[in-house]
Amino acid sequence: MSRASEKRFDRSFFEREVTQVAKELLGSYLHRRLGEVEFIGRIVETEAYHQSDPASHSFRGMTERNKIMFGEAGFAYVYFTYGMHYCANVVCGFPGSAEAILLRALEPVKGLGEMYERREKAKKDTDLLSGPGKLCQAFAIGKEQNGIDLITSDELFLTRGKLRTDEKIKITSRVGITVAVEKEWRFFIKDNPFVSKGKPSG
DNA sequence: GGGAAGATGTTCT
DNA sequence: GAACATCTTCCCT
Repeated sequence: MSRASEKRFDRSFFEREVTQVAKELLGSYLHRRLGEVEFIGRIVETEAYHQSDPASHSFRGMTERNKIMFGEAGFAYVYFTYGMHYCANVVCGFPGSAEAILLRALEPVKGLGEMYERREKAKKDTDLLSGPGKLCQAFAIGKEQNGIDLITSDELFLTRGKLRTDEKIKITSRVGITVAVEKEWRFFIKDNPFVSKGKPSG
């Protein structure tokens, strides 16, 4: 615990409509502490998931895997997919509502050297965090981090940040899903080079 | 530079 | 046994 509760979010920030939170999360910072090392990334791309949404893990009800989503807002929901990738989510809404925001891409801010060590494949800064699986690898986020409270933890937490005046929010349909593709619940910063290349950004 | 397909393990039906 | 909120590699232009 260092520096006076700096710019952490209140839990109530996440106890709102998930699409609204997903949009306002753009420009904020994700911090990861691994012993001496600290990673910081600026959130540039998010996706909202809702219980009434067939593309969401919570759509079919609570299971052992997704029970974090049904809990209190502000917690991290980390899951494993495609046999080799983790994805990091932030739980939203009130307990029982099962809403979450998938962090799709970050802009590297601090700890770039360590990120390159963890991601040997990365050649450019834009390769480090431009995708949900990538950012988890670079930040060393895995199932150990599932269920961390992002409001109070010093290991993994969020702080407030703002968009620059020249940055615009772009809204499109989501990436990598096969149902409910018509819902436009993906939010990212327009023209930011660190956004993942899921779809044309129009 | 861009599109297509393979890799790989956990979870749910 | 099938599906999966993905990344990387390979091959083509």
